[in-house]
Amino acid sequence: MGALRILLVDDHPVVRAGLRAMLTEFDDFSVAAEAADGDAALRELARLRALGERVDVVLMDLQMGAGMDGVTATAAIRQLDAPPPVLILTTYDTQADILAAVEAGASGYMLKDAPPEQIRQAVLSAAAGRTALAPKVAALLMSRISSPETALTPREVQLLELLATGLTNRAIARQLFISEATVKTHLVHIYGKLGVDNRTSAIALAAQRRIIRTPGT
Amino acid sequence: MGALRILLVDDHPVVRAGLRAMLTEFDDFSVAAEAADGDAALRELARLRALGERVDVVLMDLQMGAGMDGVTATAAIRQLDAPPPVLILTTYDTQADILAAVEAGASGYMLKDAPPEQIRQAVLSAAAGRTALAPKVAALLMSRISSPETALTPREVQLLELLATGLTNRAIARQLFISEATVKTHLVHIYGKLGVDNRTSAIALAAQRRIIRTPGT
DNA sequence: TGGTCCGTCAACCTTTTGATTGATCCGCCC
DNA sequence: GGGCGGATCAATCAAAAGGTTGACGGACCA
Repeated sequence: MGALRILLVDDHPVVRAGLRAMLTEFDDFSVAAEAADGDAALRELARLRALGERVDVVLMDLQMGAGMDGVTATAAIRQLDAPPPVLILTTYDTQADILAAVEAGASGYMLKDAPPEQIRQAVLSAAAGRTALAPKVAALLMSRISSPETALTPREVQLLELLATGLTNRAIARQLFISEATVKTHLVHIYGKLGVDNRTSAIALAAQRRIIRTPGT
Repeated sequence: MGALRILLVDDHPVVRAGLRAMLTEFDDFSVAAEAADGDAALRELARLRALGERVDVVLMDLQMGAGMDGVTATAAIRQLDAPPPVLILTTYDTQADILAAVEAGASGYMLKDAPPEQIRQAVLSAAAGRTALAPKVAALLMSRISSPETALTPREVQLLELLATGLTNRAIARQLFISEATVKTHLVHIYGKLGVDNRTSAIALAAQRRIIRTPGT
């Protein structure tokens, strides 16, 4: 088979250039196209398909300055017919990011501080239909299944994230299209699992344990 | 003069590869060395100098996963004899980051989402002894000096830090040996200065602006 | 098919927080 | 020595958050 065709999605030109250089150093990869955000990625994918060009793997960042974020884009790509595997390549290894990506249908999760060889291997794995997880990420997922009683559910993590942005219960309820009562119920569960009794402590602890990413970091 | 000799400092191999590719695309730059953190940068600089090799500009990231951070490294470099200009190239444009970098002696501050041409120009400016600021950064510095009234007092920052650990007003009062009423008064002032109306938003914003350091990082 | 977990919602009550107003004391600067 | 800003405290009221109990439907699994 020929070189694997990659779609690069990252809002930083520097990072795209780096990935391009890193992947095309050998002959087993070629960059089919680049995109600066999720919308552009979907457009590029449609364009390439219209031209009959193959895309074997999408390399996707999660944080995009503007436009559609990586999780939304990943979910959208997975809705397509015969979708290419999406390999997440991002800076953060928090539960919230990882869970959201996996839930959206990502077939791998790598960190940007990984050595080039590891990234290349991950791309190969993804293209072959296997999953590719950074060691840190794998460890985190393992620890979750081994101690499910203290683990937060995806929904709870999602609430925690909104909590950390400073929203009130009512605002969270509106944002998630649920009632304020439900928000309170979730919070009580979260407090119980984290061993705290108010929202600020919950955020502090969640940031410490890398469950959520605090704004700005 | 020959090609400008650059020292790249960034903890992400991907980003280093990108900068290398982006800068050496034309013949006016060459990469003298790379380093993954501040300590390594200082070592590389010493090594190059011992070899009699020139370094015209240091391209420095601020956030390093491990090792010496960019601000500390910048300050250390500026302590050397005839130090090379240090151009900061980072992801975040928060007040605290920028002020710290400028204070440490950086001669420029660019953002990673800048187009390649802008980054190349900034490196040229830095090498020529001029300062190079991203438009966003320049605007922020201007707004900062024009509105000093929004600055928090040391006492208020102290409260904010306790707030971020999840303490209640009563607990903060006990910790600081003041009454709960006083705590509330301080909080009202803090909310007013930050433009928020509850404690979680205050923490979120303070973390964003790097006024306080969030636990765990 | 029965159990368990998750996510949803409601009612009720207590505690905490936020908003407002007003006050005293102290150090600093012109 | 008068003005100013920072830090302290108080009282009151309204709003938000937290605690408790109970309930229902769906998904998943043994």
